[in-house]
Amino acid sequence: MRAIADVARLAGVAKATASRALSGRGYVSEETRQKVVDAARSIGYVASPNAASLVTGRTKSVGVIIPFINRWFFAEVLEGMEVALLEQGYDMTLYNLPAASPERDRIFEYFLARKRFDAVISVGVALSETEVDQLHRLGRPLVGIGGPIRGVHTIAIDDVEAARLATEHLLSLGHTDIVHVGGVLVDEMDFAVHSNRLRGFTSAMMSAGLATDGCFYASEFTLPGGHAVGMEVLGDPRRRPTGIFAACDEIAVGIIVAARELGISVPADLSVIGIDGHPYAEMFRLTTLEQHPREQGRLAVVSLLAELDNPTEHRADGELTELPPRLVMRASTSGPRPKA
Amino acid sequence: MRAIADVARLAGVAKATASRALSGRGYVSEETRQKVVDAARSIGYVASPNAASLVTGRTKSVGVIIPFINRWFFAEVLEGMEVALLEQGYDMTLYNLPAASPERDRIFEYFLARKRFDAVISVGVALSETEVDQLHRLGRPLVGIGGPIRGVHTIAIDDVEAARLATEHLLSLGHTDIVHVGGVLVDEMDFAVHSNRLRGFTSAMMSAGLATDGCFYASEFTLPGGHAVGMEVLGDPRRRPTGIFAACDEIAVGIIVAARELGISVPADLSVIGIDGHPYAEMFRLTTLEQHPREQGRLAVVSLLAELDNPTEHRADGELTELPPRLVMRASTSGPRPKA
DNA sequence: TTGACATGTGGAACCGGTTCCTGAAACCCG
DNA sequence: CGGGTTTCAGGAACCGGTTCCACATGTCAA
Repeated sequence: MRAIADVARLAGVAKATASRALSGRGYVSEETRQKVVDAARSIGYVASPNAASLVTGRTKSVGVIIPFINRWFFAEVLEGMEVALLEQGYDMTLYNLPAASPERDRIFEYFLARKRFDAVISVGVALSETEVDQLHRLGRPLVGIGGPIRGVHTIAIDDVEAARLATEHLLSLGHTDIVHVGGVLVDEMDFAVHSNRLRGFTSAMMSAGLATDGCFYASEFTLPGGHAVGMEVLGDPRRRPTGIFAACDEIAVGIIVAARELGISVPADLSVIGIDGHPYAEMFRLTTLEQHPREQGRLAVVSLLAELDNPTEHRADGELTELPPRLVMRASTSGPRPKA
Repeated sequence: MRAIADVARLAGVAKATASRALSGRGYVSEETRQKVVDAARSIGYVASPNAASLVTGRTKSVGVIIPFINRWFFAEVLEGMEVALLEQGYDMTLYNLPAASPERDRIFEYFLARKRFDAVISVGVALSETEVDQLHRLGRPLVGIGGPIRGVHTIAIDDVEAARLATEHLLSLGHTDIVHVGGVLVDEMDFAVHSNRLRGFTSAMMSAGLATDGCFYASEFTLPGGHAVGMEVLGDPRRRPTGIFAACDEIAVGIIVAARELGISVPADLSVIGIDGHPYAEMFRLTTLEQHPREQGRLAVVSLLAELDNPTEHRADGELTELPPRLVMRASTSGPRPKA
């Protein structure tokens, strides 16, 4: 009742002509095109994307696999991708990938295999070898965000560098007693992010001639996580560091809250630096390295669509686009209190 | 190369039989079914959802329109819907609806109109009359979360009741000087939520014989928003309330942080209660009314799929399923300090 | 024995577009 | 003016499934 055949009949042309007129492909006289467009509008014709996909093989939609939605970084990335995709007329189909589980397998074997989308973006997922293979077998363009995936063009900040900069910031202020609170090294998002940040920290400490034994604490990337670790690290006054480099702003803020509860003054008694550029950072006057996940999402989409439009020109497999983190100094860091 | 015709040929049966064997509809002998399944597996056959949708009219995917991704309530709802949808073999296509704008119109006119999904869930969106009409015209099942939409079955907590309970909790502790920090009354998510919570507050205050002039402050539903309002409300010691009912936990926590910065003791000098059951609530020992958005998402999906499976049995248009909020008492509320 | 009914299978139409191929008309150039 | 190239339009095949219908068999009750 609203098929292209009806439009064609109403406009007095053949289906083929109507299709060309509406899609803009092939030769159609201006006069005919106008007739078809008018006819389409008059019956409220909307093309069926299914029918079109069936023959063209293009669905105008991309699949996104992501381990969390309710985490600042991931939600920001999603919002960034959404805008960019919509702008180009693409739908976004979301798969909130759980940790290893039958449901996770099902996503790979059933949902992704159906090839409902033209391309896939993988955000911050640690993929098993099998899973990477499964993605490659789809034969669709693939882009990653947040950590290198074998054979996939990935967008991320330079985590090692960011961690090094953060640590060096504390070092340059004169701190020598520094602790790094970072991500658990074996969890869903451990694909370099956590270990890279730890690496940057260690390398900066080494360069400054400082040992790092016992200087690492693991935390969830959440405010309560940072708070709990903060209580633990700051609880014992005898072995309290003067500077803390948190792997993300939420951890950093959690630590600041813990410090306040313990009556420790920031930055007088304790300097804290994070990574992210979270909205909370400003409220807590947190010094941080900004990473703009929204922009990362946008870039991923741009790269993906470029490859879709021009498959030959696709990024070298495994290429890594590293964004420079930017240091934003606020009031959570200063030189350590001179020893009594 | 991987079409059902290939499977049929390999199994030595007709396309029709292969289709029946794989889909489980119609009569197929066990022996034949096994042959077809084996053939399918042997060539790694995956059915094309496009082709199937074309004829069945079902896409096995639902569209979700949502104003924010990066907000606790919304992200939780999304995660809840995701799990429930995946379980039933449905894809989730996400539309992050901006405030009134050409992009927003485009979502309604272009994306939603294409009918790529079997049903639509609208989460916390204030829809214009036109938009509601557009949704209804899709002729697809429709469910809302978070506030009534004309003619649409909606799932939400009873906001008036939740606000009343929160306020009564403060009243019952002996507070008489109470302020409500709620949502801005004209913004993207104002479709009853904000005004209902204000209404519940006012009604409880009235019942207690208390006036509410000047007792309402507006804030964004974020921690920095609550913090800013907290500084304002608590800044002047002469007219400081003893109890604050925040419309959400993030605001409440922001207020607690502000109080701490101002040296105001919670709950000794100030009681704070929120709504949500946010993970931060526990960390800040915040008394709150829990609303479990994840469960709301799940319920929306259940209701939607029930209607899809059995179109006749669909919920009365405009029916409202109201979930009871549950009071969780922690250490942010107590009786007011006796007047000197 | 006959007829009603359940079971099993194949052929062909169909969903709603796109595209290939063919042919006519218009245009261009030498 | 003839032949080659564009421009324009229609017919038909096709994408990859599902489903309707027809037909063959087998079963069971009357």
